[in-house]
Formats: sequence, structure tokens, C-alpha cells
Amino acid sequence: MHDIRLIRENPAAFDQGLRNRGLEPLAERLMALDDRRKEAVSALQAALERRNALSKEIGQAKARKDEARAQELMAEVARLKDSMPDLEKAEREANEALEKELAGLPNTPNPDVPVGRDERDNVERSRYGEPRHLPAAKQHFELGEAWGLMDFEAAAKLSGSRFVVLRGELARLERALGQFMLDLHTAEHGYTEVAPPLLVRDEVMFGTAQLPKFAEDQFRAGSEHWLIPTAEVPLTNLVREAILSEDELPLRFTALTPCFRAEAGAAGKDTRGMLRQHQFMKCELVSITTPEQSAEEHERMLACAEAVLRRLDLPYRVVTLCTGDMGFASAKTYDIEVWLPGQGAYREISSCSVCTDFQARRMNARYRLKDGKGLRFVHTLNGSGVAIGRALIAILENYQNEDGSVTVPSALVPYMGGAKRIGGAGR
RNA sequence: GGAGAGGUGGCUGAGUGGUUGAAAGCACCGCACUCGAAAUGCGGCAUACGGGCAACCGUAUCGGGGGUUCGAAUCCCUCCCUCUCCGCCA
Repeated sequence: MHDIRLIRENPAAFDQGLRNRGLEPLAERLMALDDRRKEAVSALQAALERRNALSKEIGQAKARKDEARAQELMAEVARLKDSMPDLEKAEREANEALEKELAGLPNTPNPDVPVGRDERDNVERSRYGEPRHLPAAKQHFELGEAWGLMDFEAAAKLSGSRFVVLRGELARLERALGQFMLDLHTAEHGYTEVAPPLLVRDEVMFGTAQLPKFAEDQFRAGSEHWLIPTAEVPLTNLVREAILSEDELPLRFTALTPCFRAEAGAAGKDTRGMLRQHQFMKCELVSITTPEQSAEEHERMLACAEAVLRRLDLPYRVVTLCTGDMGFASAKTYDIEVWLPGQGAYREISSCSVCTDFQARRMNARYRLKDGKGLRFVHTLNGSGVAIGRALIAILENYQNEDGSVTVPSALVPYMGGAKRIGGAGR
């Protein structure tokens, strides 16, 4: 959510941000709405001030038993109050009009974000490892289905399309990946493990900006809850409506949770395999920082996510998303794309974003400055550290052997009960 | 799900219709005293919004929303949350 005062201070910069995201300029319209709002507030407050003064006088008159004067004053207040409902209504409507407009606008991109229209304008930032071009490379679902351990038909019977049933060693591999990542981030990267609710309220979804604009991408659970599309939602909202102290920042949280996405806009996309599912596991990273710390924390978070892929020795590249491809709440995003030999392509496996104070404002999450006075909004960051389902795919495709088995990356062997390969002969 | 008790400032905790943004204590900050510290004394100490160059003025906020009233922390309705007991339950 944007601060109308900052828009007023620099309308041109605000509009440039919108333009970079491919949107029409709006500053003028927003300022007009704000003018109307201010007028309405002032009018209402003037009436309230008058009412309060008269009421006080009534109290004083009654205290000295001057009933005549009290009655006189009460009649005057009664007249004044006739106009109040209209003033209140005008104030409420002016507020809502501005709020509604602001709530639907995406964050302003940082100045250092490449300007572009879509993913084709993203900028590669770094690479790790050599993409393997295996002539007979199989896709992950070919391997998994051949072993009888990845069952889309069974899942369809239970839940429809975009679900999967994993069995045996693949179910264990998913669990192993989750434990491995959680252990890495907690033991070596300083994140605090959190086990959050998976069902959250409207205002929590509003806080991280899934609502109001992206309701159709979410799953509703009952009348008052939503299934989380990512642990970013509960982890970031951990600080909603809080006043933190500067000393305790940055806060770093990690959680391994299922994520639920309606994938409403992805009909017909990535329908084979488990690349794009309605439900998947993800290890999430969230940081809460001061404005001064957030840029550096963003780099740090990216490094933490990269560490996962390095330990697993999976080839990947990092891209900086261009203005047209960034998420709604983000001011700057790095995507990590892992190499999938079966597809012969890099595919997103992590996305690390700094949301500046955009979410903090929606959540009303602030901190008190060290030198005593003053409150400021925190900065929030989130990143996948990393997506478990896609990591599983990447392992199958990158570690496949000619005999149709898959070697277990050494970092995962301890988590696999010592098993060094899966899906081998004799199965 | 049923019955009951509660939700007041950073914390504890007064306050049941009138000038209360809210007593008192603790915590915190400043000053005095002290060689220094403790103790003590004095003072300060919420947030948001509107107006103003500013000093400052105003409005709102005692879990959320709505209502009664000239006036609500105080009365009524409703929702949320916490606690106790009962039921159910992984």
C-alpha cells in the first residue's frame, strides 16, 4: 500500500513507477481523491469540535443547577446534530474511495530494477554449474511413473488435476528435502523455525497483498479462512500491528509448509508432471528489517536460497526480474531458475523479493527508533528457500542414470536413511 | 458446541454517564543531589489523522464494529480474542 503523502511529495516518481510496470499514471487522480478526503475530514471535525464544546458547557450548566441554560444548549446541539450524519457519510466515503484505489496498486519498483515488459526482459545475474544436456534425458514424471512412485491418476481420483500422490522413496525424498532445507537455514543461516497456521483470515491475506486483488488465485476454506498460498503470508504477518524495537531487527523466520494455489490464470500451462500443482511443499524465508538493512538482507537471503542448490549441486542461474514481471508487493525480485535436463530449460525454483514498506503499511507493522522517539514502518522480505516439489523434480532430472535410477545427492543421503540411489533395478 | 468470567497506555492496575487521553505504581528519558553509583526529589514520557511556516490548535482512539445519549472507558447489541467448567475430538 502506498502512502498518499509520499505520492503528493513526488507525484512524477510515483507515476514513473506505475509506467515502468505498464500502468497508466494515477497521481493526479489520487491527489484529487485525497483533497476531497481532507475537505470531508475537516468539515466533520469542525462539527465535532462544536458539539464537544457545547456538551462540555451543558455539563457545567448542570453542575451549577442551571437547568434553563442546559436546555437551551441541548436544543442547539440537537440542531447541530442534524447535519452530522451527512458529514460522517461523506468522510467515510471519501476515505474508502482513496483506500480502495491505493489498495489495488502495486509497489513501486526500486530504481535499480531493469525496466521491461515481461519475462523476456529479465536480466541474468549469475550462473552456477554446467547445464547438463543429456541426449536421452527423461522428464521427472517419466521416471517417477515408471517406478510407480509418482501417481497422477490416483491423485486425480482423490482431488482432480494438478495433484500428485508420491509413494515410498519419492515421498521420503520430499520429506528429506524439507528437513534438509530447514536444518540448513536454522543451523547455518540464523533463521528461526516457525510452525504457522495454514488457514488465515482476510486481513492477513490483505496484509501481504493477496487480497483484495488476487482472490481468484486463492483457495477459500470455510467462511472466514483462506488456505495459505505460501508461508510468506503467516510468517510476514507475525509482526502485523506490532511495534518492534530497532534492536531486535532483523527478524528471520523460516517455515516448511504446504502451499495452496488455485492457478486460475494458468489453465493449460505445465499440465504434465508436478511442476505446477494446486498443493506443494515449500521452505520459506522471511525477514523483517529496518529500511537501512533491507537491500543487504535481500542479497543475504538470495545467498541463503542459493546455498540450498549448491549443497545439492544443481545447476542454476539467478535473474533479476524486470519491472513488468515482478509480483504485486515487490520492489525488487531475484528469481533462481534451476536447470531441468528433461525439459532442457531453466525453471523457477525460488523467488526472493524485497517489499520495502509496502506490506508493512498494509499490516501496520512498525518499529521504534533506537534513539527514543519515532516510529517507522519495517521492511519485509520473502523468498523461497526453496520450493520442495520443484527441487524434487530437479534432483530426478539432474541425477538420473542411464539405467533409469536416480543417484541421491550426498547432502541428502543422511536424510534418506543412508540410501544412495532410488528407483533402481529390481523395482 | 453449551455455561460462566474477562479484554483499559510498554507492563501492572484504578475508573459504572460529564471538562478522563485516562489515577497510581513499575519501566524508560532528562534534570537536581553525589567523586561516581544507589536511594531520593523534580520534570517528561501514546498513536493516527486534520489545520498551521511554526509555537501550537483540533478530531479520533480504553479488543473490533454498530447503537442509546446533549455527552460513553462507563449503558445496549454484535463480532473477535483470552481464561474456567462441561460436551466432543486428532
